Amino acid sequence: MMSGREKILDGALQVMRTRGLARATTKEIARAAGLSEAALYKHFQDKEDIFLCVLKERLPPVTLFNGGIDEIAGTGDLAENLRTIVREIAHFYEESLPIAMSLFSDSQLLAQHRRSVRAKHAGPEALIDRVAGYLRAEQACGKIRSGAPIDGAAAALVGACMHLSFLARFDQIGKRTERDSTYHHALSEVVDAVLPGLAA
Amino acid sequence: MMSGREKILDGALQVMRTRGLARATTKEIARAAGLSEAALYKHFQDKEDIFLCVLKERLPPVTLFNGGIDEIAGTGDLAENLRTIVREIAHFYEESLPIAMSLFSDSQLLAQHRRSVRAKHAGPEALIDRVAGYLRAEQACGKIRSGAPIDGAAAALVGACMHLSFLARFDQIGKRTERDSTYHHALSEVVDAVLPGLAA
DNA sequence: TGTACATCAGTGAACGCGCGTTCACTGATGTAC
DNA sequence: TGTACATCAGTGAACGCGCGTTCACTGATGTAC
Repeated sequence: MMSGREKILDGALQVMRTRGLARATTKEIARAAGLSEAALYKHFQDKEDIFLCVLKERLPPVTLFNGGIDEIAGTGDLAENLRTIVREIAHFYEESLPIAMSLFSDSQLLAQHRRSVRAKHAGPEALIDRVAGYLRAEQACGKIRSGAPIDGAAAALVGACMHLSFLARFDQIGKRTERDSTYHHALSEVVDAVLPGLAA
Repeated sequence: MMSGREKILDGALQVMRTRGLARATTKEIARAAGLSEAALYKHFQDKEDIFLCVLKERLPPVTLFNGGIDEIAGTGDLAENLRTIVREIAHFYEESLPIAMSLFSDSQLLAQHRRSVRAKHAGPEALIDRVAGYLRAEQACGKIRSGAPIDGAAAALVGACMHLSFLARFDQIGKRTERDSTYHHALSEVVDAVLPGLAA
């Protein structure tokens, strides 16, 4: 059986996803959780506390392949690996970007979240760092030439994924349809754009 | 003398920038505009109307170089041109991204804005299209090889600018300091990462 | 020119509603003896 | 085993506050005659 706390976090996440942070009222959250509004305060200090816990415990971690991304280095084809990584990053943003963006509607909540995230020595730049780390590992294997613009390539790959994800959300594309193939094609071409600058 | 309507739009923009969309109440907007709350309703139908008008009339247009970006094609050095363009895109996002992102906190407001923007046959993908258009113009001039991943490169350039802008805002970097040089350096390296895939 | 009226940006005060939060209470479960 | 008490997730109802919005009104400006 699911604990009340879990039900509340799941409910809050669902409301945030469908209605947006601004419409995530205590009433809506309680309804989605199947509990009374008063029950929220048995598990959380206040509404902001609920949001911060959702961000901490329900958003996907920034790990790629459970942190084993560097182990891919040296194996297989560089282009193919990058295509896989890019798909993973896009998937990450599809889940986290809308909520991450909505934090910018409340500077106080954003500041609280930043403090919480920085306390764990984490942050949104971790994704770029991880990709750059992978590229350096491939470089050590001789699959990327020395002097290649590693950081620029990482920023380009991650940034393009974020931007494409942003565009999809702006038009509220939640489901995968024919649009999906053009989406994957766009991601693939981003890899094409960056590869020549890396290749040994 | 500035009209009441202008004062209200400026005030609303200022509050949205400093406190965030969620804290942009009628009271705060009126205070920033130097008018009474009641005065807001002489010029706008309701609060949502104010926001939509701010988005329409106060956010920078997605034009690059006043639309004359294609005229740059064929002149000067491709790398240098791209560095200039990238700086311009980053500047655009610095001004518009925080507000654009905060729209995702209210799915209804986002939908309204999307309708308003689509009615003008505009949208956030226009920036990528414009950069891709420029690259194609350079291609026509022979400075980019045929078959180059134009769309991928455009997505990489624009996406990286957006992402770097996002990172800066996450840490609430509003002012330009030493951070600025690393910021410009990061942008420059994104160009480095994309150039080899384009060069003729 | 003076007078009567229309228009309109603006105000202070009030309105009602929905929000986040608290209160007193219940019922189930665990535990000491 | 039965009894008395503690704990705790949960509820319905109420609370006060701040929000968006409206109201009756004012004062300045324009305009017809």
